[in-house]
Formats: sequence, structure tokens, C-alpha cells
Amino acid sequence: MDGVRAESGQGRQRRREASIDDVARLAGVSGQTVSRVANGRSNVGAATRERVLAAMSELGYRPNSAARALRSGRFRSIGVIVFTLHSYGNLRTLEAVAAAATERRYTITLMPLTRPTHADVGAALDRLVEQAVDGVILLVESHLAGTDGAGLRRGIPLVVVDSWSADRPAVVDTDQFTGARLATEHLLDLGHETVRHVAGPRDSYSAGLRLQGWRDTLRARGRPVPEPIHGDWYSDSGYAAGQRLAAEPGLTAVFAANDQMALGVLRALTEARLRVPQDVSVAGFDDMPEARNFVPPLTTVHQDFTAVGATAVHALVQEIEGGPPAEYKEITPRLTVRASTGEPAVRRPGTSLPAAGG
Amino acid sequence: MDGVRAESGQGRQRRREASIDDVARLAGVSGQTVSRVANGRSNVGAATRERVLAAMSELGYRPNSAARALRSGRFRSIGVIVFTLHSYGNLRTLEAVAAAATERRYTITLMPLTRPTHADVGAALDRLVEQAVDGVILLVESHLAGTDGAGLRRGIPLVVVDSWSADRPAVVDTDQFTGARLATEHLLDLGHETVRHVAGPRDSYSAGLRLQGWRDTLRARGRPVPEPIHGDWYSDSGYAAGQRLAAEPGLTAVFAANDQMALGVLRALTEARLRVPQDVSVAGFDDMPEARNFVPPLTTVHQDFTAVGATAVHALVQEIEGGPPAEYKEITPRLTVRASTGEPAVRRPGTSLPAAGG
DNA sequence: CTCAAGAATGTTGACGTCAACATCCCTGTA
DNA sequence: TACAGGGATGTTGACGTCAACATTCTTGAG
Repeated sequence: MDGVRAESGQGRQRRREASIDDVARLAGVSGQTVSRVANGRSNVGAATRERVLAAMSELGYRPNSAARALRSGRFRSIGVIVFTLHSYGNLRTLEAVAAAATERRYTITLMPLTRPTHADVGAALDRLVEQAVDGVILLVESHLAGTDGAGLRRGIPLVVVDSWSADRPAVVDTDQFTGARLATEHLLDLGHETVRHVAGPRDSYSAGLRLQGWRDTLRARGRPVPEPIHGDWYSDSGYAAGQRLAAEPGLTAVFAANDQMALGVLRALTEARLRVPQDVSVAGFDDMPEARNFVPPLTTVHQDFTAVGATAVHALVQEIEGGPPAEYKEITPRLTVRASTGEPAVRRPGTSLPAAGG
Repeated sequence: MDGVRAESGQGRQRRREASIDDVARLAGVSGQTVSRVANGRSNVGAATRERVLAAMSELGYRPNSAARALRSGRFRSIGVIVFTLHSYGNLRTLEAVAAAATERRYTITLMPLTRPTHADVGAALDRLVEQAVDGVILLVESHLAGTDGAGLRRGIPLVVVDSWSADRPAVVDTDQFTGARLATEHLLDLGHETVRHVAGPRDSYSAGLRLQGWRDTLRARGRPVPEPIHGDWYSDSGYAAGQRLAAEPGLTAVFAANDQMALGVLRALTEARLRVPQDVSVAGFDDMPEARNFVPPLTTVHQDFTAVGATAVHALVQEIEGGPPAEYKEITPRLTVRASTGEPAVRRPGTSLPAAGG
């Protein structure tokens, strides 16, 4: 048909892309031969191959991935379900996942969540399955409380990053526990009697692990374990926590569960005229690039998000391509010491620590 | 590998998803009727519809998007090409784009770039076209120097966010110029003689506009226009710039082209024992959430990234669905004043400074 | 009671690709 | 010269969906 309307020459009409048959016709061969050339098969004559390639480039042929997917049942696409990118860890992990997937010639289909509930994750998963992905990476840090994750099985490979446990599918994560231990030990080694903790949200898996790492370290050394203060990962909550802490006599060291909250703590302490690190030492977790330029530069636990992302993709692709489900894998973090931590000031006689839970 | 293994009953074998025909058979109707039900057509008897829906849910039927795409030529997917997510603006824009697209039931295909060169953008675009998207949003802030963008036409709708100009397709952006003017005027209105500028990279389009906004404002008021210092958007470069600025006598006000660099400036000034805002006022651009908790809290230009993302998606979808190409659209930013800016010290006798933080 | 009109449902084929199978032709050996 | 062997190329059909068209059934006016 001559096209339904004429209008201006504008290519408004989704001009049919050149198909394999168009190329075949132009090159004077069969569609199958074109397909062979397109897929780099060897059993095509050199001259023919040349002719086909010429025809392809003349027509600007690109294989239609929908047709390929329909035929093969594979999409070469990975779905990523993510709640918020405001949290530095999620962001970096997503970035690493995207890079790793691209390298393997997989495409990333991003599925944002409005709420991190179990129902929403399920809905997102459904949309992804429908939307043609070969596997899914779940980047939603939270326990999804009250759930065992069983409801999330959809018959396609699933890798969970930085999240819950029960009935867990393949999981990749930073070793949060060790990271927290490193930070806490560092502060104790500097001579602090104990360390206060500004924790992440209660329903967060990694926040829980960091809290445990901190608490177990204190216990192992026989130090008092003060009540942690829970924040929501963001700097405002760190500020609020910092205000409470600043009011406590005897405060000398704070370990915040991430850098963003540490920033808020720093502000609160500074505004309370407490000097860091002379009066109070502060450590964070994540090592976001900005942490180097906090005032003062922040001692923090460095996470290798690139490794986390690459590992997650590796595990997922392996499963997609027929391998066995990957097992649990942890990436080891390391401590980066900067100016925000130091030895405690000379303790004034008679100063005692606040009681836990007070 | 043991290849065709038996294993446990686990559904390891990519079990064929139920197709429309499976549902049809179970419900005792034709495939077409199932299709009609699946697409919510009205011309289906109530009883039949019930039966079909029951069969669907029993089989867990989900339409195969590859087949749909093949038949319709539409994928309901939007490609997003992005260079780095380390820049807060890109991140937020991506997030907003993803949310807006999801709302319209479009999927996001993320295509990260290893380098922001013209060739790489072209390659990414090719992959996206092939990978089945209906349109593309380009989120690569840079001039892509020496290029007119013409080479990027691929016959599919393209919307460019926050980037260059020549032969530009539909473009959405914050009104960077006005934003910079707001910040600069704010500082001048406080009584500063002039304002120093820590600019973004030279090849960045928005950095250029912010620089222009700053310069034009100074000129319009007949103020001296000092040489700008160029950074790379990240806090380290802000720190370096801040160190240079701190050494200058007579420095009273700095406008950084984004918050991350402003953070570095704050650190450098603080380390040089210059007080903010008593000695030097500092303003940023972006209003990232952390800016509220800088020390001191940062006066900055608030960008409505949500609007930018939503507008971009709106424009793109409109074009995808047959509407006319959208034209240039700018989102107006506004200034958020916090504690990092104030009157210059020791101007007139009797002027009292705000007692920040204390 | 007849028949037109419209509603409900079924049948066919095409979208683009590629595995499986079918041909065709060349080469070298008996 | 005849024919097996193998490489090059062509033909067919199926993947799942849905528009277009075909058929069947229902209803009510005349």
C-alpha cells in the first residue's frame, strides 16, 4: 500500500525497518543465508557473505529482537527491581550491575518501586516476567517483614542483593557484619571506651547486620553496649541522632551505619560545638566519594560495589544460561581511615558513660 | 555438565509459559476470544469472559511481550542512555524518568556508557534500536564537542535532557541560566561586591549555562567578573578550587556550579580557618538532600528533577504515539536559602551577623 | 413467521527469525 | 564415468499475538 496518508515526507509513520527478507531480496539470496551471515555462521560462501553484508549495510538492517526473542524464548535482558536510588549503595550497585550486564551483552530493564512492600515487589516481578527478561536482580534492601520470599518465585532466575534471608534464592552482598566490626574495632583500638551506633532502619537487612557487627564487637571486648539510635539512612535522621548524642556527657565515638547519616551526625556535633575528632570521633559506612570531603574527611568502611554488581550479574547469567543456581557470595569490605577518627581526649576524672538504654 | 539432568522435581527446565492457545483450550474457546479478554475488549459474553479469566489464572497466563512486540511493532519500552549516575542531577533525573515511564506502563531499558563520546552514544543508540525500544532519552550532559548531533538520528523518537543544542531534537532541561542568576543575585543582594564561580567542566552544556547566568548577572550589575575556576562536578575538584580561593584576599562569596563541588569548597574554606558564612558565603546548585546537612547547611538552587523527568517522558511518549515532536521545554528552578550565605563581614558598623549554629 | 441487524465467537494469516530438513553442485576416488 | 561425501544454499514451519474477515446466534420489527 502506498501508505495511508501522504502528509509531508516526515518519517512520522513508523517506517518498517528492513527485515531479513529485504536484505535477502537485495542480495539475491534466501532469508536463511542472511540469517546465517547475521549470526556469523561459517557455512556461507565468501562471495555470498560479502554480498549479504553489503546489502545489510545499504538497508541499515538490524535484527529484530522481538522476533528473535519470540523464536528463541530468550531476551538477553535482565530486570532490576530497585526501590530507591537515594541510598548511595543501591545507586552504585545498580551502576555496577548495568556495566557488568552490558559487558555481557545483556540489557537492563529497570523497574522502580514506589513502596518497598512485598506486594509491590511481586507486582514488579510480574511485570518483568511479562515484559520479557531472562532473570531478575532484586535490589530492595529490606526484610520485607513477615515474608519468607517464597511468594517471589516466578520460575525465572532471581538474584537478591543486599537483602533478606529465609528461602533466599542466590544472594550477593557485602560482608556487612565484618565491615561494622572493622569500624568498631578501629574506634576501640584508638582508645575509646565504647562506641555509639546510629543504625539504619529496623526493617533493613544490612542495617541489622551492621548493628550486629557493632554490638558483637563491643561484647567480645567486654565493653558496655549502649542503646543504638535508629535512623532511616538519610542525613536528616543522622542529624537528629547527632543532636541527641551531642547532649550526652561522655560521648567520644560514634559509628553511623552509612555515610549519609554520618554527615548529619557531623553537623549536629559541630553545631553543638563538639570538635571532630578531638572531642568525638565519627565513622561511617559506604565510602561515598563525598565522604573524602566532609568536614572533617570521614573514616568509613569502603564497599566494593563494583564487585557486588559484577558478582550478581555473573551469578544470574550463569543461572540463565543453564548453570546451577549460584550460592551465597560475600564481598569483603575494608576500612578507610581519615581525619574524623582519633584518640579520645584525655578523660576528665569522674566522667562516666551513660547507661545503656538510658 | 551432565547436560539433560533429572535432578529433583525442581522446575529447572524453562517450562514453556502458558500461551493464549493453552488458555483457549482450557476455557473451550478460540484463541482470539482469549486475546479479546486479555485486552479488555467489550465484545465478549459475560459467561465466556469468566471462563477465560478463570483459565488464565489457573494457568498463570501472561501475554508474551515478544510476540506482541513482533506483531505490533511497539515495545512499550523507553531506552535511557546515561553516562554516570555519580552526578546527582543525572541520578535524580533517571529516577524521575523511570517513575514517569512506569506510570505510563512503559518499561525502562538502561544503557550505561563507559565514555561520553559521540561514538559511544551512537553505539548505545544502535544497541537500543536493535534491542527494541520505542524511543530514547539521552541523559548525557556534555556538548559531545565537535558534533552537531545529526549523526544521532536513528529514525526513532529521541529526547535529550540537559545537553547540547545544534540540530537538537526535543529537549527538556532545567532553566540553568535563571538558576545561576538567582544564586548570584542572592549573594549580591546580601552586599557582596562580587562572586567567585566554581564552574563545571568546560564541555558541559549545563555548566556553560550556569557560568553564563553567573557572568551575565555580574555584568548586568556592573560588578567585576573574576575568572571562573573549572571543576569536574565532583567534590574533590571543589576542594581543590576551594583551596585556591581560600588563598585569595578579599574573597567573600563563592557560587559553585553544583552541591558536590560546594561541599569541597566548604571543606577547603574550613580547613583554611575561614568561617562560613561570616567570612565567606557559599552557594551551590542542585539542592541534593545532603545539602541540608552540610556544615553549614547550604544555600542552593533547587532543581525540580521530577518535573524534568516527567516532562521528558511525556514528550517522548507523545512522539512515540504519533504526536508531533515536542519542542524545547524548560523547568524553572528556585533558590533555597540556608545558613551558608550571609552578609559580608565588617561592611558597615552596626551590622550584626547571624549567629549560625550556635 | 421472515429477515435484517448486530452481537458473540471462530478462522486465517502475517509480523521476523532461525532450526530442521531438503536440494544442489562440486570434488575426488574407484 | 559413476557416485559418495560434503559444503553451500534454499524451503518450510513454528514461536504467540491479534487485525481482518467469516460465521453463527439472538433479537425484534414488520
